[in-house]
Amino acid sequence: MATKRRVSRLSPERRRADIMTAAREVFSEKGFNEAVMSEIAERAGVVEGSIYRYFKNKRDLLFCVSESWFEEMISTDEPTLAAVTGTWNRLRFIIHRHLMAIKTHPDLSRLVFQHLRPDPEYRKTKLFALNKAYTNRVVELVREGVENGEIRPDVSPSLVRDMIFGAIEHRTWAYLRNEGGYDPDTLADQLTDLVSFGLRKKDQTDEIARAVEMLEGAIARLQPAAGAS
Amino acid sequence: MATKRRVSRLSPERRRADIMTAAREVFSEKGFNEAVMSEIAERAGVVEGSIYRYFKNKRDLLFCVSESWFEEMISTDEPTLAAVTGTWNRLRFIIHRHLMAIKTHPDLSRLVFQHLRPDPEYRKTKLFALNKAYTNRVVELVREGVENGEIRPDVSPSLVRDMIFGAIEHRTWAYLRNEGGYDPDTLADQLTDLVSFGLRKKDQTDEIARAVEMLEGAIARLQPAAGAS
Amino acid sequence: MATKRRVSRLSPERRRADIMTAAREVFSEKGFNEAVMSEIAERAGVVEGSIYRYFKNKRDLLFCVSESWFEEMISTDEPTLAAVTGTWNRLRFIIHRHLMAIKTHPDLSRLVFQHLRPDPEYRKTKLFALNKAYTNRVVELVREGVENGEIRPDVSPSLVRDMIFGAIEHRTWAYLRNEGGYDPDTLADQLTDLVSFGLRKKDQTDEIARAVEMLEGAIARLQPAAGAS
Amino acid sequence: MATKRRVSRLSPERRRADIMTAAREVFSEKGFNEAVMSEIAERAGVVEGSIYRYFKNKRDLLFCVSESWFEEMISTDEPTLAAVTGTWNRLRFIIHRHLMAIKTHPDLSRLVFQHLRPDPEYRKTKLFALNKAYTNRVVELVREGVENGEIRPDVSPSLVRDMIFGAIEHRTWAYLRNEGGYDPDTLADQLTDLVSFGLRKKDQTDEIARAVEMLEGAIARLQPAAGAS
DNA sequence: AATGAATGAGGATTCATTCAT
DNA sequence: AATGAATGAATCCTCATTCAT
Repeated sequence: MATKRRVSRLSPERRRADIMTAAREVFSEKGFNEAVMSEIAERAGVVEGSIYRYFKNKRDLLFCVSESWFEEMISTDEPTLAAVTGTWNRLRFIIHRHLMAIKTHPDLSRLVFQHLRPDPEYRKTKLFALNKAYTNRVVELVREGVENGEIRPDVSPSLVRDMIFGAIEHRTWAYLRNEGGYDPDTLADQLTDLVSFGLRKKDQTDEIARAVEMLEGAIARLQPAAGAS
Repeated sequence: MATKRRVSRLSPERRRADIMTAAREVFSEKGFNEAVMSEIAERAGVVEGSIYRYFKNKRDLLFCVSESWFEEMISTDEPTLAAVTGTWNRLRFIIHRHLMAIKTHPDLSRLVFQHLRPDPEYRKTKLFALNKAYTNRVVELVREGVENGEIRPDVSPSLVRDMIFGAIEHRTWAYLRNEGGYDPDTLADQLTDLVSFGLRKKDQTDEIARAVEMLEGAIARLQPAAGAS
Repeated sequence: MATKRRVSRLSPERRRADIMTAAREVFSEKGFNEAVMSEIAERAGVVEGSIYRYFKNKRDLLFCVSESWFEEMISTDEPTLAAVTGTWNRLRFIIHRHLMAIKTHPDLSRLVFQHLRPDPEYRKTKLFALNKAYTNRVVELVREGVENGEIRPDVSPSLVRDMIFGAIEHRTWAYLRNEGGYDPDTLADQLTDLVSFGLRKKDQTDEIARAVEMLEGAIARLQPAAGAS
Repeated sequence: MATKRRVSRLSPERRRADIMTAAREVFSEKGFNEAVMSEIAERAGVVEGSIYRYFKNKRDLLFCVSESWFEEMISTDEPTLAAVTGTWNRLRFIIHRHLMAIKTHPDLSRLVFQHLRPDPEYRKTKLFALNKAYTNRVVELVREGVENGEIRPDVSPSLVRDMIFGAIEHRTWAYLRNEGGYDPDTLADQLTDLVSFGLRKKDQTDEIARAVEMLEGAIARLQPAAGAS
């Protein structure tokens, strides 16, 4: 009627990005089931129906949001990881980054663990591929370690991967339920140590090796600061 | 009207058990959200309302079902575990049993992982306590191993626990999504080995020599930066 | 089994009284719909089924509770009212008592107004009879007042009754919704005065003269219309 | 499946009006608790869910229905009331209209008395405001009467209001329970008389005044008919 | 491309009342 | 007389998705 129709026509990319930003917020705040499409639409400044032009459905939207988060993480990590040398340093770095990612985005982490990964179609999704790329850094690390003789050749690289990410996930569940925190630095050290040396008590040589290992870690942590000066 | 009121009066214990059995079936087959109370009631041979005399609500019912499953597992394991001697044997036994439990009851496992553990109230539930008892066997094992000198004293027992159950869980997600199986025997062996020996190659004299060299170089490089501050 | 069944066997009268006391509490606290039989049973120290030995159903229970309240009120008022002399004093007394009753038992009052009086069967209930007796004191008072010449003979006693109790009820709705109080003394005075003297200013000779003039004019204007029909 | 999705898109105003019309019918026929949303939806030619786009919930719907009824009454009365002159005529008019409203819409009246007015939130509702406007006409009338000397200045206008509407309500409860009728004309006369003159027997002047008053009423009732010819 | 009204399936839960024990 | 387990009907509301405009 007399009411003017204010149709803001943004570029599709921008529109899509707005929706994803809004969705990430709402999913993070409310969780998947409690998040409602109309609120996402409202925050994105679009109408409910418009979301369906860009995303197949609510689940698809969640997948896309999570994918973009993974892509962010991977692209952030990549350059830094490239600068870290030494098998054990790199391993600790990956562990530390993952602990940080969960600490910074517990809500998104929980969404992935609870709603995406259990999805029967999960394996066919892009998120699965991204996650694979993300976790495969450990697999490759192990392979390289085997090649250069630092890692014994009879371990399953994928089992190492599952062990590391499984341990982290298990360890952080309390935090994901908002029940207390954890210190990524300490935990990364402990976990790296445990994975690399195992439980068994060993002879002297190993003790020395471990001491060296700790020194290496300390230096690695100092290097960026020193380089920045 | 013409409907006869057939009131069968069973012992409360029996009635409760019937409902739980039916619920376990339906939850396993359908998952939590898709399970409907009326079907559980029907299979249990009761009327919907009767379920609510024994269980507060659907979620409570799921918790109770899961608890009884855990109790079963714990009471089944206990005598056998008591008969297994040797730290590493016992560790392998626990790992193997857990792998078997998931393999035998993937649906219940998924329910716990997906619906119960993420519950904000989880920590206050009996299921949490049971799960703690269940996983604590690893913690105790580590402590004993430390005491008798088989395990090095500087590992965090709870981190070992998280590592083991995390690794198992991560490893079995594909199976939980019905995407292929795994061999509990092999996997238990691999995991026990990995946890106990770690990744490192045993003889590392050369490695150490090289590492020491690197450290010396690194320290030399750091000294100017430290001096500049 | 080994559990001893503690069946306390009280006199039926006592049992009935306990239930009514509990019911009055629960109804008062929760209102009719929100009151649940199991809570009444619990507070009365009986089992749900037992209530139905003494009362036909929930509604019947509410009626009985209300009846006993009315009986209390009537028997409390009676002796005092007998001691009050003079039509206007007695009228004021009745009004004041009713205002006090509502002030003391707003919850019971609301139950009667909201759930009992609108009942299609209300007129057949004992509560109706009691209420009639309760309010009829006004009717009788008016009749007596007419007889002794204090009240003009052309008023409908029942209309006076409805006016008084209606006015009180209307006036107290805010209080019944827990929205503020009222002062029974002042209000009783005002109401008695208003009912007895009405709205009109006393000396109206001039008014009458003016009215008569208007009437003459009106009739003059009407005559043509009447003639036209 | 094979069900065709027939989407009829009406103007929101029309749709809302349809729902309210249907709701008024169903609420009137069944009462609040017995009215079911699905029947309202069906009669309105919409789907249940659609009702919730226009009304927050069942209670809100009832409030809106009642509000529209009040608005109708007020807007119907207004022009006629403006045409009626003289304090006592106007008073009788208001009383008469209210008696007629209840007589015409006993079911809606009962809904208001039983479900809306007792609502703890009632005072915050639009219905309360409307009702206040509706009944305030009496308050204003009294104030005007005091100003022009027809009404004694020491009465509480709001008490007069409560007395009138309370009396009407009390008087009509039997009818609201479907137990017999009443004659609005007679009752309006009686009530006006009682309110204006009170109970007390007075001297001759008042008798004359009353006779004049009755004549005025008779003429007032004749005027519309005469004017319409 | 955008709108946003309409769809419509879907299910947990409550609780007064009964009646076998 | 007392118990209390069993009954089972009954319904409001949500919200992802569609599609006419």
